[in-house]
Amino acid sequence: MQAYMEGGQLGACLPGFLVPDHYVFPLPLPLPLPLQLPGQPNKLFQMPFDHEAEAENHGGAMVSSDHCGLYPLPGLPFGCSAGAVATAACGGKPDAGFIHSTVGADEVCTTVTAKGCNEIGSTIWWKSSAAAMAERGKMKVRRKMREPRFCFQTRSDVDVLDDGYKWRKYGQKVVKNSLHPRSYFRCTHSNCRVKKRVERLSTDCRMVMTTYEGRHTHSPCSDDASSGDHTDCFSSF
DNA sequence: CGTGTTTGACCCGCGC
DNA sequence: GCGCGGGTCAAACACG
Repeated sequence: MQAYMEGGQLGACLPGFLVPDHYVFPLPLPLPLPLQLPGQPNKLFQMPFDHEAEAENHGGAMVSSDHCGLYPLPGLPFGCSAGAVATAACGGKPDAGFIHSTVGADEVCTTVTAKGCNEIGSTIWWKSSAAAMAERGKMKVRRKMREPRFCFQTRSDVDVLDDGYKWRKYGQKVVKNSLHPRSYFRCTHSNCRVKKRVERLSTDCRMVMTTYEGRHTHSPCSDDASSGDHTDCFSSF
């Protein structure tokens, strides 16, 4: 069974978020399956988890029917939203199969597909998101702060996929019940606290799960802080 | 020499 | 209170 198929140019459709062509976006539930990108029938899309209030209102889970919130992708600089991305990816038709819903915040879990468009797969568990610590003394507030998160799975031979940003690895940890270590990265841009975690699924070593936390304060096409013009990359928004 | 990676130690939250 | 596990730090090391 071909669970994941490559194809399409989603990355090219997401200015500011350079998604490789083979990226696969998991899907939050409960939502009608399959969720597909127009012209890219094998890519699934997952919204980031952001709203605490939403999680509280819905018992920490999933989708709000009365919110059509479009979440800003943490992997994107300020001002860029998933809706905008969806719109861009859909060629200006944001309703064409995209999720326009609110997903529960962290402290909860979300279920994503891991085995194909019509099959519900693994569950990703979320703990409180951690604020970046400027100094060790701020450990106590580590789990107080919340950052938007966004994750997806992709089938890749390499662990670290080029998303247009520059990352510095600051840790690696062997996690329980996982055959593969988890790597921790931090955006090297000054004053940018975005982090990402990368780990391979124990159930399928070909699959790489990447989790972004936080929002970039800069554009992916200008790693140096001296370049303050963000409009070049996002003029389409 | 500057930058990035590795890796053991440490800290904290959480479950029991 | 204690132990476990995840997340982070920071010194040592590698590399261009």
